[in-house]
Amino acid sequence: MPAPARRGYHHGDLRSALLDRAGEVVRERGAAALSLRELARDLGVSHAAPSRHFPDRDALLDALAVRGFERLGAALAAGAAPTEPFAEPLAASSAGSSAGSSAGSSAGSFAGRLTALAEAYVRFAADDPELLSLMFAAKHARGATPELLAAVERASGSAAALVAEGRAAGLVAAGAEEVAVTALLATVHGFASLVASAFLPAEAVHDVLGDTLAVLVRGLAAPR
Amino acid sequence: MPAPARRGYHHGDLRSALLDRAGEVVRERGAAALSLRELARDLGVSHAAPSRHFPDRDALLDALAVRGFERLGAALAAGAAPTEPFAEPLAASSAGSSAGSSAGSSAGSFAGRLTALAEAYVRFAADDPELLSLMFAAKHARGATPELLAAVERASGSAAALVAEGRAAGLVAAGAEEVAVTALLATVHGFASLVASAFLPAEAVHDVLGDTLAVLVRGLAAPR
DNA sequence: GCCCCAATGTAGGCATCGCCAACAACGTAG
DNA sequence: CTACGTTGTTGGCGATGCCTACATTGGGGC
Repeated sequence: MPAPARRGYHHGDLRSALLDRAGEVVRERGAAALSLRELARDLGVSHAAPSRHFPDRDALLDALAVRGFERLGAALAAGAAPTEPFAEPLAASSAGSSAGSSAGSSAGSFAGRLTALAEAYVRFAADDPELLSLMFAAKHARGATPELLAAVERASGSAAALVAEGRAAGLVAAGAEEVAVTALLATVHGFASLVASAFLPAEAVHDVLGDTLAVLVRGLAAPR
Repeated sequence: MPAPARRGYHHGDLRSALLDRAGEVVRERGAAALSLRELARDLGVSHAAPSRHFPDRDALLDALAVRGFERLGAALAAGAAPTEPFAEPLAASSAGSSAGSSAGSSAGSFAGRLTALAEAYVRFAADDPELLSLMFAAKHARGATPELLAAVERASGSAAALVAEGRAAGLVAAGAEEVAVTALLATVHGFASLVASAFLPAEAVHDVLGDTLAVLVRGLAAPR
């Protein structure tokens, strides 16, 4: 059991401290700017200490991506939750002035919850764009660690569960569940990715995203 | 006018050679693995020669991204082309309405051409995932070069032009053009991005993408 | 209760990298 | 033909990632 305090020789919980600090650096300056030695300096340990917890730089980055998918999964789950809105405890910095969600989709409806999930995704991307880049780095195509895949699976679980509910309520055509999940996830991820790379201004997303999802939801009941 | 051949002291066209070789490296091993010195070695020039053409590593990467958007733009334009694969040599204009070819509704319907454009995008992503990652790196959020922005604008031109045609044909609701372009681009980019990171297998894309676009196209005529 | 050992952190070295400054070859404008 | 801007070369500096040996710690087996 790791003790949080730093005593003498041993750090206490270096692994977590490394991930925490690395997360800050990635968010502020991007994954390319992350240096293990600088990390060690920041934490007051020797330059080789990180290697006791991560075999190499890439392993640390992978662990950071896993953490990212866990946070994203939590954010999506919170967004898709049917219950009443609390002021969200994390990821503040909302752009604010975006007008209230207008037509139709009340917070508890299928479309409403889907929209909330989507907006949580976009907020995540706007809040930590470099992390999203890292999470969806193309290098995963050349071999992703099992933990990563598991985290991705868990993160997409909220969307799958929501669609399953929609299916039960007759809002998603039978047999189209899997297609629906993929279509929705891809679409929402597209908006988030464009926001992260800043080609799509975060303020411009709200309306288009809502309209797009509304159209998709209508189509889910009667594909083809 | 640069001569292609390598003679004695001067290389001939080192800038292009650097970009070409860098493109290969990025495609094979990712942007993170790109080394200026290795590049120079590969091309048989000294390790400082690249600095004569790119002030630093990031500048080379940026130029590579610009090239990527140019290739993507060409691929999208080819995909969205009405019928025959050969329409016009080049000369993509920025704002020009360029009615040009007939208001033809030939073999390619609006939805068909849109789908072809989307599949060209996904093919691009599957063919060079690391390049797509580089093109949409989050670092652009911290400052994108004007050339990059221009290249992005040009690349998205095909989609905008296609939607404009759809508007003229009454398939896109009046006033919804801009929203339609954003929605379509985001959706298609989402699929492409997931394919590039390999979270969505390229073989699985075709059907879902087609269905998704069909639903969206139906919604374009009557949003909300 | 003690000691051994796996876990964790340290110290130093090596090859490589990006960037900089000084110098050299080239070729063209005048 | 010469002066000069462009392009490529050489050498050096500080920093990085990773490797190997060494040091300290604390807990588990006896």
